[in-house]
Amino acid sequence: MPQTKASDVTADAMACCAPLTEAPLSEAEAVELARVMAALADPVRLRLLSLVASAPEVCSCELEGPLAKSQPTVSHHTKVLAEAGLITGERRGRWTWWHVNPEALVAIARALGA
Amino acid sequence: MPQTKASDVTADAMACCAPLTEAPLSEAEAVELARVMAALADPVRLRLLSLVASAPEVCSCELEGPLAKSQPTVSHHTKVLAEAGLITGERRGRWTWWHVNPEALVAIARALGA
DNA sequence: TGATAGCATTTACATATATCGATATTTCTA
DNA sequence: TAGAAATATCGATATATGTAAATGCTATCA
Repeated sequence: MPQTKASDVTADAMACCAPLTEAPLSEAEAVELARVMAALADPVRLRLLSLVASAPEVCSCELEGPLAKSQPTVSHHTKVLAEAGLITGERRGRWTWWHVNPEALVAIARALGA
Repeated sequence: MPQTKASDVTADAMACCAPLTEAPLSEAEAVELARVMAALADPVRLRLLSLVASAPEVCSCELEGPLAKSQPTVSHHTKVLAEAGLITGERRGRWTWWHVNPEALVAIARALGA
């Protein structure tokens, strides 16, 4: 399960780094931010994120169609986004419902100094 | 030379896409945004960008030291960032001076809906 | 309890990329 | 024009990653 706990969310660690435009990033800050950016550096994941973010919650089974990807591939991408702290999965019965994590998006924008 | 003209800057094409959180991204929008994100998905490039963004302008020769990378590697990364529209290179004499492109950072933040 | 549905994991493979040595190109200077 | 300096490009290699088939796991239902 990609049921990432809040303590695992890398976006939290990233939220503390100062904006890019104010001071050079440390090695550790850069590695952490790069990990989150890498989660966003794939067209399928961006579309997946936008599908989740545009609705209150989305089931995994509602993603395979629009994304035109296999079930294992969709599962892989949701896991990557969840580990980056961008979405959160909640299992209810046989379905996993996904929610966007708005704070993570704000943290990225802040890290970019924009 | 990575002297990218304004017409080549992918951030321009990206600036027109609606925020992630409002509507699902189209395939083309996702590909374009992913290309810019990929440029930010590397620790060395993030530190390079922060070095450039934290100063009015930075010479390539001032990057090898802080980044602890070889000259070809630094040249490669500046090219990637320039092609993504995040920085602009201006050649004056034997030196290339790099500037951040603030509009590109704002466009990313807007695309993320944050 | 057996069968089915939804999702996660493993495994394998093709592609992409970060890195650097060697070399080419451009520009300044003597 | 020759030589040096700064940067860009090429070639090679190791690593990372997107993708899906095969398989495992858990919850629901007859």
